Amino acid sequence: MPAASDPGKTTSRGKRADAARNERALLAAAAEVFVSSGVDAPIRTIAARAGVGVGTIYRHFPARADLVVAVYRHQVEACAETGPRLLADATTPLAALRGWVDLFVDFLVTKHGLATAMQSDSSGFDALHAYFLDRLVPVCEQLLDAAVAAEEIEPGVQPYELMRGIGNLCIGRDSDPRYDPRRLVELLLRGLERPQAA
Amino acid sequence: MPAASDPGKTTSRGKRADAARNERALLAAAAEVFVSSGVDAPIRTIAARAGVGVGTIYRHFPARADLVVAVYRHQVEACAETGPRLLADATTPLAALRGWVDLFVDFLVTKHGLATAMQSDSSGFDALHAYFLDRLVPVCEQLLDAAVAAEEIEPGVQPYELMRGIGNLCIGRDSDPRYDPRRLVELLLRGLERPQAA
DNA sequence: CTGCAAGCGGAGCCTTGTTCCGCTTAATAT
DNA sequence: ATATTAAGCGGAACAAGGCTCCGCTTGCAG
Repeated sequence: MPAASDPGKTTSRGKRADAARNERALLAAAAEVFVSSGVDAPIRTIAARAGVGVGTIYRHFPARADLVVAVYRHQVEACAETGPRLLADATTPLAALRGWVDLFVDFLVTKHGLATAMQSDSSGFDALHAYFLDRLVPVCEQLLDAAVAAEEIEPGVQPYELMRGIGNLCIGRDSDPRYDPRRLVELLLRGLERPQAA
Repeated sequence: MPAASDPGKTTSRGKRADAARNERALLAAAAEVFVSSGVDAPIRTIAARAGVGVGTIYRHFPARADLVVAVYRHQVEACAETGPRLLADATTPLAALRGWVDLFVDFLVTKHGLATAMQSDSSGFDALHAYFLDRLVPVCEQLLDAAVAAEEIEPGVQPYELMRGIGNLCIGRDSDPRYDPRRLVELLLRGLERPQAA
């Protein structure tokens, strides 16, 4: 009987060796496929790339979102952790907020289809929405509160709403030169600013 | 041989009587189904509701977008025509722009899945994107230009980009109380405003 | 009334998601 | 080393939806 120690860590703890190997192969395959075909690539494609059957993919990652989250967890974590650091380092809370939002937007626009998937209410992807927002909304809130306290922006904007708005602005056909999410996010942030009494 | 007069008007000109009847039935059925199941409802559902075969639907509306456009054409037209009228009636160009954007947002949020479909790069819907934008971007441009001329907003914002941004903000799971597209669009518009030298 | 092209329907093929179950094999006990 | 066994595996199979194709039906002109 397997040892079954340390239950439920991030990944393959207490799994059989072959299971752990497959999980790693799947993660690697998914990362590659996501880059080339977007996060909504067919499951079979990922399974084939990893050299496993589709059953295996569903056993390790029951919902699509589980796989996506597993692939991007590190980056989301990094983004979340950078929030407070920016707040400490930047000259003003608003500058920190801007910097952090830039980070988030960069992350989204470089992940083909991620922003779309995050809003998709189709089965499988809803957990994605939940994960991203659970992890990032508190960080956003902290930055927002600080900027409000510094009287740089108007109070009343909800972090959840802002995050979703930014995410939505990042949805789009790939690299249409006429549409740059960054410019619109910048506009949105400017709308947040308090008409300063300079 | 049929008369073949008046080629290619909006709808069933010069068609056989049964063909015209089917086209009308399809339009009506689609309108109903779009309301209850969204614009991405299965084709078969619409065909069934109209009492025709799927072949018939594809003959009349080769791409999904053709059907959607046909259903909403009147409303889009109305929205487009209201732009100049608002500009003439409103107290300021910016007020007109706001009013018009409100109209557009109302239109989008009440059409389950339309905003999403408009950005979808999946086959079938791309013509939707094209139609909406072709029709509405010039109107938006007119309003934008007027507001710039009145020095109410900063120059440099592209109408295409603005329209897409607004459309994107309207994407969302249905009626999440935590997310109101209107508030974010308002924020975006505020970001457009020139820091007035009041 | 007749001929025929316009129009029709839906069977059928393809892609993709998801489940299910008999077989394989890693890990342990002896 | 061998036996035991449950964890894990693969992929056949089913469901749903998009789209096409072709033999049949029918409105309409002559």
